[in-house]
Amino acid sequence: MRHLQTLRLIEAVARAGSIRKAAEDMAITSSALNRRITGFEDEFGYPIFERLPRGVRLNPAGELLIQHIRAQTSDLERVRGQVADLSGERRGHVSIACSQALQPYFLPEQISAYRREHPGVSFSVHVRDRASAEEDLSNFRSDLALVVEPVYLAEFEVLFALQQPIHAVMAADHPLAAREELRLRDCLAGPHVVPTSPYGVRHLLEISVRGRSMRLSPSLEADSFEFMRHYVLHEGAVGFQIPVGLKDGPEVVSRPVSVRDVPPAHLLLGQMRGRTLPVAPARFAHQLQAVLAAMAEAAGGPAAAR
Amino acid sequence: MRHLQTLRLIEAVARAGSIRKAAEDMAITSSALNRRITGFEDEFGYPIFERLPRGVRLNPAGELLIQHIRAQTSDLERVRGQVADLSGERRGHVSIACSQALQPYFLPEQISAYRREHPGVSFSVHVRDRASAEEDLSNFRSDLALVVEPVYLAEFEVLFALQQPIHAVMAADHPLAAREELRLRDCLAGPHVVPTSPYGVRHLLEISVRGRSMRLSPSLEADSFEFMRHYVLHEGAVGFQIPVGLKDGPEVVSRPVSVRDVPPAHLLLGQMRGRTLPVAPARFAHQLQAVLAAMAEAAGGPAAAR
DNA sequence: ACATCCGCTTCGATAAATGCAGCGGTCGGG
DNA sequence: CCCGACCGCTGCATTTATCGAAGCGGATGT
Repeated sequence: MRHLQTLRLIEAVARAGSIRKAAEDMAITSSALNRRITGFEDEFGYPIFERLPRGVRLNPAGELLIQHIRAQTSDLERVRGQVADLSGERRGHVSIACSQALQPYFLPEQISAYRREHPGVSFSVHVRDRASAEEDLSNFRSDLALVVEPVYLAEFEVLFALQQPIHAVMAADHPLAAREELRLRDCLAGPHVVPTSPYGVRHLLEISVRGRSMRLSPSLEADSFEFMRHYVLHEGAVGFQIPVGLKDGPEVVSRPVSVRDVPPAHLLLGQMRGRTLPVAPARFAHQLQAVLAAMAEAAGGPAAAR
Repeated sequence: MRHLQTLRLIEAVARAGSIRKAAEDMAITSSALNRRITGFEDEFGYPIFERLPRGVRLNPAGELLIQHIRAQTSDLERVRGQVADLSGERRGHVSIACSQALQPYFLPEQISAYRREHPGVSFSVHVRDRASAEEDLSNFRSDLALVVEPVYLAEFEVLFALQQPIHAVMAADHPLAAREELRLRDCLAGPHVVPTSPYGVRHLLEISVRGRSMRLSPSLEADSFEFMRHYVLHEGAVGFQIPVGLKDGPEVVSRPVSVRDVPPAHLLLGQMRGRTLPVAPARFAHQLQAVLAAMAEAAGGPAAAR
């Protein structure tokens, strides 16, 4: 879309922090870019960049504007999607930010299921911690977010919520694997591995030990659940994860930790508040809602729909 | 804003129904306009106009697009308004669609009160019946609508609702003027004047007589409340209006009709659903809400806020 | 059959955006 | 303290995109 080339250039400058760098990125000369910026500011009526000795930065007016630019660009994509849809092409793109737990099993399955029905739809997946997933939404980098224990910014609109009890993960021959349900105290008695702090599971564990006579003394902190899942094989350690990210195998098993000890994790599907999603993301969100609802039903627990 | 000139041209073509007419309106040649249209369709990927023998018409894709264009244009205005606001300029524009009842007293007072505080803000007022007021909202022709008994399309988001009993309007020396409260039967016994059918008050009167042993047999139907208000002086006739549009004078007085006979009218302040209003309209809406709430308080009746 | 109105195309003229080179300024390190 | 690096910005020649005038072919209604 050529008519919003200037807007794209503005965004590039905001990202690069200097007109010359942005010019290089966008493959034009800095003089041309500079004139487009100043020209835009003239007709907009207000400057949108602060001029610093080492470059430029958006001023408050520019911040307002860039938000508009992103919304506008993404909305045009939505319109295109709808048009493509009514042209019977059924193509489109879904960009989704998710927590690590969704990465190994859940999302790949869901995406491939969706693509079986709609082969023209492509996906991009961004693994994010709970804070940056929401940032992705408000920057229009992602259409949807599926996250554990989000921080709940005002801009996060919940489409579906599902509670899942924390599970302990251990080697199949671990003594605790014999029990049906575990107490947190038992898990922490031996060596244990926990996620680093930006993650929801860590957050819940911190809450659970606070004010009680227990302490987290992890032999390993990691920012990768995949890594932790393998590590428990080596030290007889116990890890923690939510069921949606787990699948018992011959070597690694999981057991629920009593909800008396650790509150269940909230798995939330959300979008940016007030945004109208393009066709493909909206349909995919709908599929996820149905599947999550079925999971909630199966677990016997009630889940909050939107 | 030059970068969306093409979008404006598209809108002009959609409005004019032919490229040549639109070209004249926009003061360019039809060839240039034609190329912009076809050029846009090329980069958009789909045609947006149907070519008819006598001109062009938007196809479904074009309908989707024009909606986007309107939203986008109005949102850019909102951003400008916000920027102007943070520059301390306090200017802006409010476009409001209203029912006739608001025209003589209420809105002029409210607008002048607002402009005393914000002299930089200008207004446009569109008097509309209840259906076309909502249409104005969804076409972004109006920011706000203040209407009696709206038809309630899905896109109408209620900001404030106020109930007002129907009043009968008559000459000061009319026999019925002696009573505090009137019954509908008495009003309809003599000559009476009623609004034409697109108006809310007419709608309520129709509802009230339906299935009872009463009939509307108006000696005059009119689409102007102003006209009816004057007419009641001449024939000893009775008219109907809601209090917000009335002010008793030496010649004309109004008396409430019992709510046992006629349900109270709903006066609703609304905007287009999901839209973020520019600064000035949002503030003006806030003022109206406060005033309407005070009126509800004074009338003793409860009013539903949003 | 004819005049009318339409969308669309061609072609030379015109206006706008671009690249190049250079100016003046700030900043950080030898 | 000066020098190089980097910045935003500005004339100037050139390329590129856009426009206006005129005309073509088709559909329509009289």
